[in-house]
Amino acid sequence: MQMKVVNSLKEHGLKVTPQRVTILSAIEKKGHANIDEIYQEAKTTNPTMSLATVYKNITSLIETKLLKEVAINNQKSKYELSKKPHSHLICKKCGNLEDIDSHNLFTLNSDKLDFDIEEVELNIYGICNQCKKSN
Amino acid sequence: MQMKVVNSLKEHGLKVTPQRVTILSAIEKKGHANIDEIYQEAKTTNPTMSLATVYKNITSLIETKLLKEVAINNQKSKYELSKKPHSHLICKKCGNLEDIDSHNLFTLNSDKLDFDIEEVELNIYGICNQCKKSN
DNA sequence: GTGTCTGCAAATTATTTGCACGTTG
DNA sequence: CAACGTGCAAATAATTTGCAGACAC
Repeated sequence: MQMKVVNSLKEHGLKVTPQRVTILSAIEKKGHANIDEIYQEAKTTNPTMSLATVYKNITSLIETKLLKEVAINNQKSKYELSKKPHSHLICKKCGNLEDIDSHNLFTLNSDKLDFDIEEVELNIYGICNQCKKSN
Repeated sequence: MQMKVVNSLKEHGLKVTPQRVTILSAIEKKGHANIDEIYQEAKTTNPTMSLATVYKNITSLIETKLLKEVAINNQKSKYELSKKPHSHLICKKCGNLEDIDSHNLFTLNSDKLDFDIEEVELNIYGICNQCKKSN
């Protein structure tokens, strides 16, 4: 079994089940995947895996911060293993998503990226001042 | 009728129907809203408005670039009128979304924002090199 | 052994579609 | 009047839930 994935589950206080290991391995293999891609990939390893299990686990893996959701315009959300902060290059034609080191972004010029940038979106998540007060 | 909205529809080559005007006005009023919020708001003006019409129009308004989708982790997508590039402050507690001028972001210090930043996400949409080749 | 997890099936919610009729330009 | 848009109802897709049995620890 994937030792890395097993340890990761333990560290985050989740029971180590074959389904969880399979789901995490599937995401690790694919880099980024939506629910259905995870399900399809996971089934190749564990054919009895149910879609409901994928949904339930994605939820708890996100709650424990083992996974991160990436909501994307015009596509279903993809999921990735939590890793150091980075940005995404998202192809508007094929929908492919690729990680990019945000730091490099400003030292590289955009023409060196081999990607025609159409739109840049910076989303900042946190707690607004209303919510800070009402606690 | 909202002259601004009517002109906007004409400029983008869409027929001006009361439903479209109502939908755009609803979004303008709310700033950002998801499908259901748009539907609810629109019904107050036009009680016979159907949800299917909202869906169909959101699609065509996005295709003609009159609207922009904002996909958000852990929420349904919101929609906003196209305007100059900007970023979003998204509260992880109440889900509220607020525009922020990206340019200001780097001159203001984060403590002046009155928003506790937890996560910053830069998504870059465009055309990847595979798609550029295969055209 | 106990609490958590899984798979299944059913329920719910979200989105899309086909079609008859109405409206826009 | 031709093309397009609308509302309705039905179809499809996406997600959630309840529950009985299985498994992790």
